[in-house]
Amino acid sequence: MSDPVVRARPLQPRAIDLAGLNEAQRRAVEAIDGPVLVLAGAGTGKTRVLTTRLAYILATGRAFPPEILAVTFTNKAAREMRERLEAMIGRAAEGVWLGTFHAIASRVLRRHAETIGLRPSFTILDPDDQLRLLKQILQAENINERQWPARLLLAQIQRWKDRGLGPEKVPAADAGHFARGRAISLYRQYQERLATVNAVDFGDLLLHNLALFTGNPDILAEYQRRFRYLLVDEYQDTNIAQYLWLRLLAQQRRNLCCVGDDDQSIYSWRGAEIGNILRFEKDFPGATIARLEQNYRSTPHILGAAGGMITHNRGRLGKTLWTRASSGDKVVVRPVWDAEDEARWVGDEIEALQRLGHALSEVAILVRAGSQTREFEERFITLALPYRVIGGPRFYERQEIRDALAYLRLINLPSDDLAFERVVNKPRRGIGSAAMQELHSLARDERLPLVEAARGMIASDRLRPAARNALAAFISALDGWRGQAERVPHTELVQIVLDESGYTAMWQADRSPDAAGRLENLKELVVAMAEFENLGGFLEHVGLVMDNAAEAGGDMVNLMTLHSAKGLEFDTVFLPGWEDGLFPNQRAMDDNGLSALEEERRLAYVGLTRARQRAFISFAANRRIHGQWQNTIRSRFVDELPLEHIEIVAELGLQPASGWDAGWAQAVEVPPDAWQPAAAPRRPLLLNSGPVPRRGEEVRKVGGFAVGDRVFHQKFGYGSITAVEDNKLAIHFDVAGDKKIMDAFVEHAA
DNA sequence: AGGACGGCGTTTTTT
DNA sequence: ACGCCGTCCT
Repeated sequence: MSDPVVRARPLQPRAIDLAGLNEAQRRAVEAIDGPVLVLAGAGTGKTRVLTTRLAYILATGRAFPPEILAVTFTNKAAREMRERLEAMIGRAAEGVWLGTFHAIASRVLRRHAETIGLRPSFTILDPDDQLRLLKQILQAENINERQWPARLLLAQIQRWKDRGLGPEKVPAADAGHFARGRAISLYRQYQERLATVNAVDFGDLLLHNLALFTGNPDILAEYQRRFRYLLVDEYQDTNIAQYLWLRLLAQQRRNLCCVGDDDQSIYSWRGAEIGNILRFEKDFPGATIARLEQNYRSTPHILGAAGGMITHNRGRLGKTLWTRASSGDKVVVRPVWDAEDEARWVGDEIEALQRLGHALSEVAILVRAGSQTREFEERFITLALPYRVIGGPRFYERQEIRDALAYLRLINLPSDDLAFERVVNKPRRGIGSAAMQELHSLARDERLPLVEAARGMIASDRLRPAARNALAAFISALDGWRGQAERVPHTELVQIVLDESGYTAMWQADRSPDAAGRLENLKELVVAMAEFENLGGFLEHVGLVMDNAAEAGGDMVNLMTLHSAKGLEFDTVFLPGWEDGLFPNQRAMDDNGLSALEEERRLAYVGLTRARQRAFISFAANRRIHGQWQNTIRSRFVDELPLEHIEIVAELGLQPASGWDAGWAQAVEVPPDAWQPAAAPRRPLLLNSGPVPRRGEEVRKVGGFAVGDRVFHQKFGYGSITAVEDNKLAIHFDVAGDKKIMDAFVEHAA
């Protein structure tokens, strides 16, 4: 990978205007040299500071673009930063090393792959491949996968990698219980297997970087010299490996600027070390600390509620957010009977907002656990309220996409054994486990990639004729595609491959309801590929970018977990399920005690601070957990909300008899029949706007439904009407098959 | 080679 | 209660 040549006359960015920044922001931008920690509270203009700072460094001529390293966690964050940077200084930003930890680490690794025993063409494994590899190792070691599941071992290995520990560095005392202490040796074998197939997993990208730098001082020195300035986003999310990596790179020049918020550290369970940010001043003595506390997002009540709650955490660096915004509504706290009741209430509130002209896309429901979304989905379907669930399986994680990618990988790089294994019998070609075992043993004996071993196998008579012929056909098809890869554009190649391999036909023949969706996704893949020049470029991209395909678009209510809401903001936020056990989550606390409780509290803080105008918190008296009904008590977080910032809107009879302290006794009690959605009565606007029909009525008004009409349903998608009986429709959905649906729940397809 | 059955796990997720 | 995965049986 070549760097952009440093031009003799670099594009000069125009002067950067710092006048629009507040005092603290400006300090964060102007403190260029030496270590800097920017403590950026929620909604305090963090991204703005980051990008302005970067532009400022360039504009003041302190460094050329290729001398700046800016790292983020997600591709989305990197993309946003690049966009804002370009908006600010245009092409003058070209050549900055801006990307995710993993993308940057991968770039470094490809340059020096040989130094640590890899070829530059190494593949990056997806979690599926990792698991498959581990299963093979467990099998070979005669370890019962029932007793010792591979995914447990994988989790353990990942935790070691998060801490920067290769198999040789894991202390024997850390071996744990897995397979009676054999985990370290299994880890070693896993790394060996990866090396032989020239592959790395995500954790390795960082781990190999560390090995590269510590084992080759000259290479480390090159990067230390190159990167004059380092910027890190979301520093509270870094794990130990990332911390060590940054420390190595920054050691020489010490121009490391980390931006983060200890109050928003919610990823300890995947290796993030809140200690990294808490320790910053110790790690980098003499550091400048800039606290961004002026909030530009939320109302004082929302900030007051969130701020009051988070003070219950110990070991914070301590920030108090404030705003110039005027008061707004208090945070609504709502006891409900059960999840169904909760969903009904949320739905009513949203409809009230909708009638007042609020956009649905500005409403979010943030849940602790994915399973909570179901009640809301069901309610919204009944109300015909459009919604989207964010954070489902990502595009490149879908089975059919990974299968297609495996075909492409195999064409691109015949020695990609993992890809070979994935598709050799998909669709079924009669190459079963017996044949594969033979193939594996030949490959191992002869130290050949599976494709080559297969050629030998075809020439021999080690296989049954049927299997041998099937294998021969597969190999010759592969050869054919590889030949075509050089002649036809890659977008065309996929289609040929999917067609000729029988892969498309496999899904076409599939009767299950999601088969049509999978075929759609495959078409989507072709579109995605068109954005790249060639197959190699595309595969490099998907190795690292497991992005969700367009999640935006359409005026819909957003439904997601608190974790995936981090970094987002909405006018209106609903926070359901604030019950002890669910939130704070009992499992988390079982695993991690007090520190888990604090992390749960930070999660609550993240949730509240997503709201610009309105926040609604609810908790149910009863909830079904794993099919069992449980009586629940409200979350302690509810009681930590300062009373002056909340308004309790309870139906009579929903207050638990005990535990209702003095503050709660003041709860506004509204008799059930006088009960109204809280948002509605406060808005006189509604009186002038006249009656607004409900969605169902609108639809009905448009005209009745007739057999043959094309319709759309919120959950089942598009379909055609096969029968009409009063207001009941029989519909054959393209994807979901035949259903009987009330006409109010579908609309005519556009 | 494909379907039926039983057992297990069931917080959060990016790269 | 439910869905997914692996195994076993046909």
